[in-house]
Amino acid sequence: MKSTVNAKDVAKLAGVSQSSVSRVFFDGAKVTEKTRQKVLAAAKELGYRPNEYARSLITNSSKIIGLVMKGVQNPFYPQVLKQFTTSFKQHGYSVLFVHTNNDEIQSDDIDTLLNYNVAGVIITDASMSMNVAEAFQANHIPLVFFNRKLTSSQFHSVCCNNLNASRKIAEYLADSVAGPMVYISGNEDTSTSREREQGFAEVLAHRGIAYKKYSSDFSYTGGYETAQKILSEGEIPSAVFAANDIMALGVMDAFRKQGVKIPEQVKVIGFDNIDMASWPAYELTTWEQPIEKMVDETVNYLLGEIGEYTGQARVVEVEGSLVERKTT
Amino acid sequence: MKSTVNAKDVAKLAGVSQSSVSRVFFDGAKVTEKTRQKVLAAAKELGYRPNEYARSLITNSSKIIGLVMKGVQNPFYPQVLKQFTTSFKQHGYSVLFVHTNNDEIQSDDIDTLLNYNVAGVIITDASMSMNVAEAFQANHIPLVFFNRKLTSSQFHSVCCNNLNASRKIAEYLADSVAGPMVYISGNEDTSTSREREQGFAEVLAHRGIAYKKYSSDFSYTGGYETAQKILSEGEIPSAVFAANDIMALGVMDAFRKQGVKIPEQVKVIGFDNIDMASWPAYELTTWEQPIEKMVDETVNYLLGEIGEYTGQARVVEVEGSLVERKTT
DNA sequence: TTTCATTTTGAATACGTATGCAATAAATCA
DNA sequence: TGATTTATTGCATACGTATTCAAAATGAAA
Repeated sequence: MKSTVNAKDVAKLAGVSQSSVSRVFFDGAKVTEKTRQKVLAAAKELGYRPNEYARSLITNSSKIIGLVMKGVQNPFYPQVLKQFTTSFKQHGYSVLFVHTNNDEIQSDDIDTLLNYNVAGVIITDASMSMNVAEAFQANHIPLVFFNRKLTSSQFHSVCCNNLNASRKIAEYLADSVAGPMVYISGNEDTSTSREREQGFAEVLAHRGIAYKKYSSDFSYTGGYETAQKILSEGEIPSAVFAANDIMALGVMDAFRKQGVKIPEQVKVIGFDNIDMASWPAYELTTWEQPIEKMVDETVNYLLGEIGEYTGQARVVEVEGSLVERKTT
Repeated sequence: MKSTVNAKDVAKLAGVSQSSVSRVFFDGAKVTEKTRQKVLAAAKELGYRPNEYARSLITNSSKIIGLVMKGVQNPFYPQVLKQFTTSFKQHGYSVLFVHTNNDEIQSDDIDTLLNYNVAGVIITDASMSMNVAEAFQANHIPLVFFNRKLTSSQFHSVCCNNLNASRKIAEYLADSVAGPMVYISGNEDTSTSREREQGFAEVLAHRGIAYKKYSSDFSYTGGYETAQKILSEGEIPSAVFAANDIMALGVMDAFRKQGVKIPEQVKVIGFDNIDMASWPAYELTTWEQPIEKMVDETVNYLLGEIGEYTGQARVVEVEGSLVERKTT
């Protein structure tokens, strides 16, 4: 009936002290090989496993990473989730998943993360008010904004080099097309959307090419409806740059439904390189975000800060690359 | 510097005992309204929050649900993840996300869940050996197989009524088409794939319609390649039933690429009703899995067992419905 | 062997909370 | 008011582990 076997039980069976049992299961403690074997044998016989809560209580630290996510509809993020989970597992950390419905992370979500004294926090997609982020800083909990850059430089963030990417995209399009273009933004309050427009706009201005901007929301439906709106306004642009792939797919479907040929009449380019971009139905030209590199950067930073908290924040920008397919 | 303010600090400031502080923050304990106010005021002033680890240690229970998932590529699952997270949040539980790479959940994943003494476990997609599941039973941790039914009746499972669904699908197809059909299975070791074939086969046999089965793997690429194979074998079936939507989309793309008209030459039907099924590029007829109902059933069962462990397992099957679109 | 330095072990304590039990305060009733 | 019941509070303890410090054991040197 007593299913919880503890270190003392193991110690008794192994004929050692509870301290020794603790040392065997705590990395970095010194134990004789002989006692280690005795303890391991006893532990195996009793089915002992260290209680993570007692551990966290005494060490005042945890092996949990809080991962805050919003847009699970965008296949980019499940991919990110998967990578983070596997990467952290290799380092002995588990992932507490927090889903935010609203644009801003809820304060009770923050409470949850603080209550569990998470070792680190990753915020993807959801924006976050300053004072909330400061709650983590006050508790010396390292925090990374993933794929989001803040205006304030006091927070660490890891993202793709959006400016450079969108410049390259603009050059690429401008090299093969002359007429006016369209940029479809995601949610306007995100750095990704703003930066992708900025680089795009810079190059087009320099080249003397006009572009029109439509506001959307990073969703398929958003892209679809925006494309309908574009068509309803009469002239077909020479190229459309959507701030992410999932919108680009919506754009393509809307264009095709109206008989607009891609890429003959209009070129379409996205951002992310999600799995679907390579599907035969789309063959979307896009910018590949190097998820692995971004995840590695994030994990390394967090592990570093967990080891020794410095609180120093930096904006890490990882380079991606253009993936050319059939829509340009 | 001392960021950890504990119940004793609050007690001192409020002029009460630590016990009273504990009682204020523990649901179901009795405290005078007066002391409650004093404590809450002091707690707010100091920024106190109960330490979840000390709590779990003393109560020998946790507010964490382990969610084991594999196929994040299939958009059905991120949706499920989202629903579970929001639903559990409402009940005060957090979700520990575990991603399995292999078909079978790893033993160190189990260890993780046991170390954290999770209140309950949900297994989606990943299959699981018996002895592993028994580890949870031995610790009186309620377990639900979500969208997977086991041969053994000793485990609780919640899924869509696949048999009934696939029968309806077969009848629906048989009503409008005569020729031989095709069933594309997912991974053969899953109950979902087997049951969906079974119901389909039953009805077709009864109606005297032939069908051929192709083995695939629940992925887009799997569906795509299977369709190519079907075409390479010469005759185009009158209808294709794919065991999930994502495969069906692959099938459609492969057919279209070869100029095969849907639904004129071949009807295609999927299973899940993922977002993409309604995209204009596909307009896929499919069977809707009632995710909300399935999630509710799972959550209710788990909460019940967490409240009072009975260990009784049942197979809960939820009815879905046919969503008719343009591919049939 | 003896001495000393070094490594390993055990005893005791602390982490922050919930809870049984006794004591106290409040409330009810006569 | 005083007696008796009831509700609330405080004290002390326990949960299972990591870790300090002293004691013991081991190893090296003489």
